[in-house]
Amino acid sequence: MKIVNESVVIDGIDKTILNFLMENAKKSILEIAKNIGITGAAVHQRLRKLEKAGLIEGSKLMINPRVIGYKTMAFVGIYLDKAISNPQAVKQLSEIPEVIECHYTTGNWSIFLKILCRDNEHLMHVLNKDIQAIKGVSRTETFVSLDQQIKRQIKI
Amino acid sequence: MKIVNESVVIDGIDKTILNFLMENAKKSILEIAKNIGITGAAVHQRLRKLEKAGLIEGSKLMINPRVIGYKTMAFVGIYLDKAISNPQAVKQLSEIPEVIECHYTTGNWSIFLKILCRDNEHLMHVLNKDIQAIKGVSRTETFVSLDQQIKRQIKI
DNA sequence: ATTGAAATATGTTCGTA
DNA sequence: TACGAACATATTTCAAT
Repeated sequence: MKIVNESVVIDGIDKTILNFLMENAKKSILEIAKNIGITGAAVHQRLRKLEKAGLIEGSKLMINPRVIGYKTMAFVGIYLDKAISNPQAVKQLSEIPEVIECHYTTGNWSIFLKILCRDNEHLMHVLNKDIQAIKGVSRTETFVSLDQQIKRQIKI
Repeated sequence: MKIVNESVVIDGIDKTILNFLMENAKKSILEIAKNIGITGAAVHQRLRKLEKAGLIEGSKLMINPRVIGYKTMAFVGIYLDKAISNPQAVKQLSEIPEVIECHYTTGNWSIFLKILCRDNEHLMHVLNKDIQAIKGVSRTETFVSLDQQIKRQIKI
């Protein structure tokens, strides 16, 4: 079975390669190759094709933020004044290191954030000092993630 | 300056190494070593220490879901019946591949999801068929991410 | 697209400082 | 911790099919 999208053709072998590497980017090409039953050179060539197609965005070392003291994850919905341009606010939000995701969303909020703080006190500071300081931010609504039970990429 | 947390001591060199690899997990140890001004063996040794400390969770190949046709990201707040156990619902949510994050949150919602779908039709199906089918889910509130402007890990 | 083999680059270990 | 050298693996290229 093949999936065709935006001129990218992915077959089952490509999927297997990607799923292995999405789980562990350091898994060796040779190991993957052995598992599939083709040579390392073939896996390598397929990876180059997939990279060229823009399917692969890169690879990231994942760290556990808790171990360096970041224990409070929160989501923040932001009400933005109509007069204020969205890009302007986003530019300032990107300068707050605690902001790890920023979305332009449908619904009541204009902007929706995921932020990561050390503790509740730190969270309060980011909300009241850093985010409220941004021009156009009229009000925010915050909820804290007490526990994250699922964290994964889409299975391809 | 040193940060001490949970018996993990991280100095500036460790931070530099980690920040490089968080950006690109495939960056070679030697390149990082050259940049810092120490040998590859020293970088290697520090990485082993950090791994042992549980700071490193692994490395993941990041793919662009849009290229394989996943273009609609949405957030879903779920109201759960008091009678229903949270873990039971989470177990069933984990069987829906479109659910890429699941949080137990403060506020009105019991559970908060990030889901990734191909399009609005697919999203509707996941909401009405898959999520509503879960026992204890009384109501959901959904908002769609029209554009994600920030996506990063915490800078350490 | 795939192979096998060669060439290059990288990761890993270890004795020493 | 860090070094350098030796060793072990992995990646990358390429001509041939």
